[in-house]
Amino acid sequence: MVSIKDVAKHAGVAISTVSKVLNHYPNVSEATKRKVNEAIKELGFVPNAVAAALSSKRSGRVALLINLNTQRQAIDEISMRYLSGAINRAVELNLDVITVFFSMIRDKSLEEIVRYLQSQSIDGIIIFGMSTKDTVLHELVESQIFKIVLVDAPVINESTSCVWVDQEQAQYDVVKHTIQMSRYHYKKLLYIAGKREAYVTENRLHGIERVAEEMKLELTVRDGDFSELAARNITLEAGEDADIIACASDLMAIGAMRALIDMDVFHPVCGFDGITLMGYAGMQMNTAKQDFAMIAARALEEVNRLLTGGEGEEIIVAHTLERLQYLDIIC
Amino acid sequence: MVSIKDVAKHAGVAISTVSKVLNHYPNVSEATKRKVNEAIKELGFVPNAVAAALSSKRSGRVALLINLNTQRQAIDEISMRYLSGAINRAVELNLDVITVFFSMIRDKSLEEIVRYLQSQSIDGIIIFGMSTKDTVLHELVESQIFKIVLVDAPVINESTSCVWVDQEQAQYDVVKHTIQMSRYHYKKLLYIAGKREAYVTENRLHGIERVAEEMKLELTVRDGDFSELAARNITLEAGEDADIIACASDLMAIGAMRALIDMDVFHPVCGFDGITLMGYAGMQMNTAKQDFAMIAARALEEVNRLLTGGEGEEIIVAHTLERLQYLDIIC
DNA sequence: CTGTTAGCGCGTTCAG
DNA sequence: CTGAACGCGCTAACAG
Repeated sequence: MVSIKDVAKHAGVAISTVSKVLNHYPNVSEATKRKVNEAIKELGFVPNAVAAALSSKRSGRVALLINLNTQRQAIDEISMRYLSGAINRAVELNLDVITVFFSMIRDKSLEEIVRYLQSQSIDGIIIFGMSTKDTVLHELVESQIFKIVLVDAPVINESTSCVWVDQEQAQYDVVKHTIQMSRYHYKKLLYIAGKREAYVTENRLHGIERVAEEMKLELTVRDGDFSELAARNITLEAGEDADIIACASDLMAIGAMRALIDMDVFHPVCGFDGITLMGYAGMQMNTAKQDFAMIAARALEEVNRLLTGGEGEEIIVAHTLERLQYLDIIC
Repeated sequence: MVSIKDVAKHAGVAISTVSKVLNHYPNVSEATKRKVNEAIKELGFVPNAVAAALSSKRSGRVALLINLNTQRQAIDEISMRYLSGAINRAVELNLDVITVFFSMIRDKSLEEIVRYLQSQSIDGIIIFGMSTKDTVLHELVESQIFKIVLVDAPVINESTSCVWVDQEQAQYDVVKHTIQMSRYHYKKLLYIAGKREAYVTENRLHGIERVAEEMKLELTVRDGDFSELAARNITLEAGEDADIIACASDLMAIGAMRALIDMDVFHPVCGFDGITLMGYAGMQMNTAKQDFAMIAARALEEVNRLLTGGEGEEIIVAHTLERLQYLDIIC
């Protein structure tokens, strides 16, 4: 392995000088900078990230903490898009990422988690889908030991940012749009909400309430728990009585729609997320699409900003309205 | 941060002694070993993986090289299962993993890739879905600079293992099973094959040929390229003439089945992979299911074996036959 | 502006 | 069986 020492020798300068040009220090003359860069190119030198991390105490390593929910199976898609969005941006920002699943740190104390992360020289974390019930994660955020970006959870402090789409507006938009697409005059709206401990749930509820009020709809809210099966059962039980069904996730929307099909009644259904799966389910419905890869990329930029001295802030990203069909997907 | 030095002081021994018990060296007395372990527990010491890697030149870091194919969208599921299977086993084996997408190393020379990996102190690699056309990756394998495990590619050498399911047998099984489930006497079998550059394609073809011969079927092979759309078009064109259609992937099977539905004809279709998506597609068909998470976990064990001195070998894992329905999935 | 020096936290001889 | 000493590749004061 060619090291910084070789480069120094080859360029006829001191080791520290090489280090300085590598890290873009200001006080290096153009001449030596050029000499060093040539040597680097000639030797094909690539700085050893591990050594740099050890030496500088600042690693540029960030952990992607993701809640891989094995119960909601099809949700693989969302996790994967988060991951690929984050990882791709990471190479652009020259950060290292490691992926950690919630399952690995569940049942661990704050101390254990902190030490694990520190043993990995991690100084930034992105947490995807933290809920109000994840108390240890909240402690982690409050401890401010790491720079943290929360996706879909609205907590902020000096070293914590959050990024998410405007859930309230998105939920409002998709329902309103669904209603306006039809000329029929709807009266009863059944809303199948997500898990109560999810931060997004509350926000989406506000969106639903706003649209119901504005359009003079009789609103019924049921807890679907983000579960497809629960949504299905709720629909079997209360779906006939509604004119339109809105769901807090695409998966629940699929469950609801399947139930309607079994009941042989038709009501418009709308979802939330915009997963590709929807196109395969063979059903037409509106959804509020979130660009998961983009959100993750944005989160990475944000953690990078925090790592370079920025303060925590809230970042809202845009959603779009979608209506996917099978042929749209494969073509 | 509590370091090995603190532990040594706390236990009243030398630093190197602590290091020895950490790395399970033989020549440490039980008494001091106990003392040290107590100190470790009391201080909550976790060894710094970065420093250890730097010092020992052996990092225990493995790169997960995955071919995230953005064209075949729904394939997210497969990648995610590979990833989670690998990452979960990694923590058990005390290895660090980093995820690298093919897209990051495409257009790079062997040298550049090697240096990148070395700059990350990586010494083991798992490559998911290398094809015959990935020449740089082949060079990487042949260079034997790293310990490599290939998933779904049958290359072996002293420092390279491969793990995959018996594609030939799986393809044989699923088709045979599909035929035997029905009493109808099939004559014409249309097989929609995968990308020719994929190693699995050839193997699956052998399976198809074997079953065709054995059951006296007239076999037509068309290249579907693992593309849903291509499978759809092939079926639209040649599907009516066949009695049964076998596809080299679930996605293609969905494409074929959708085409049949549009054509308003019915022929049994069978797929390959066993992705959950199938259950949502609202179609009943057999498939050869691969347990991606298990395969990835197995690959990680194998790379660990290689890293600890083992020699390359071939590992065949089992497949199962599945027939998923929507309700099976959500219940 | 450049070079010297002292670590970062740990693994590893090699004396004792 | 134990401990002092050196070095992994690099960064960061501090001198010059």
